[in-house]
Amino acid sequence: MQIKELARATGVDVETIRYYGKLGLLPAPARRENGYRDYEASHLERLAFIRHCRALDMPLAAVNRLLGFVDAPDQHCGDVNLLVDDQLARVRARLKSMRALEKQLLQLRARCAGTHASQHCGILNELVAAAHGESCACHPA
Amino acid sequence: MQIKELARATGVDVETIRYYGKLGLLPAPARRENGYRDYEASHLERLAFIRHCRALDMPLAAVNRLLGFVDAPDQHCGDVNLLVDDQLARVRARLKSMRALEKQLLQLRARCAGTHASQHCGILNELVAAAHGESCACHPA
DNA sequence: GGAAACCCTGTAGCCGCTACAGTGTCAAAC
DNA sequence: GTTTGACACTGTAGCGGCTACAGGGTTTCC
Repeated sequence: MQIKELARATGVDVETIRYYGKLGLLPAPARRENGYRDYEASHLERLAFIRHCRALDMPLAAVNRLLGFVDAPDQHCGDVNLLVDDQLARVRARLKSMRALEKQLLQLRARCAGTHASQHCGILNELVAAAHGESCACHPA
Repeated sequence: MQIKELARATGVDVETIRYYGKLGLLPAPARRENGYRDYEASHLERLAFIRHCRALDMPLAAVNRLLGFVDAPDQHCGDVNLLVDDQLARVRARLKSMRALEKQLLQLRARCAGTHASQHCGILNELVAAAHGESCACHPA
């Protein structure tokens, strides 16, 4: 299987596949006479696994460790739970800050409706006031 | 004002201040005889402005354009609204995907409670199954 | 035999910092 | 007067996860 076929089959960019190879996430495939990479079904599976983990936004380092467990089926899986818990914690932390951010931006946005000269723009004035340490719509005291 | 004082006054790292200077977000300060940067109150204000925008997670390029409006108070502020709207859209898009992610991770996490050998770990099996294209707890069909 | 589409390697860029290395300056303590 | 420590400077490299080249070779089709 040429790299492009693997790319099409998985929806992963060719360059990204080579990148995973360079990082060692994807084992080095056989090479044809002309030097072209020749992937097997096992590569397709592994790549799909990687992408599924990435869809869950796991860092590649975590994916790599998960792959270690896939490769060593007799090993204890305790760390697998930890990896997922870590990821969950990261996602929740980001959720929290994103929610706060949305609220702040909404309040800021409400400050300016039409278009005026910048000096009368509620948004800019708000941001400048905030820079002076005053309490602002987006970061109330 | 030496760079460290500015850093303390704003809570911004010294290296970050120099970095903003290099990018042109912060105008080049005067230099003392020994070559040390000598910041003014105006720098402090501007830096606080930048950090407030960054707290709203705006990219530095957007912050730079906002600074342009601050510097040109007679200009129309229509683009200010656009910048804030853009940011809001970005934050909402991320919120959406983070919420989906949290759900997926929770469902995945529920698959494995104790510690077993990896080959019987519900999480790993789920991820592998997903890699085969089967419907999975975290990405139901 | 020439164009298009594929393949290769290697390097640089994106973002917003962060962390050095290597050097210079200054103030206070001994 | 010298030593210590904290500060300053420049410049470069690293993080993550790609993405986008440049500069070359190969294969396929007309």
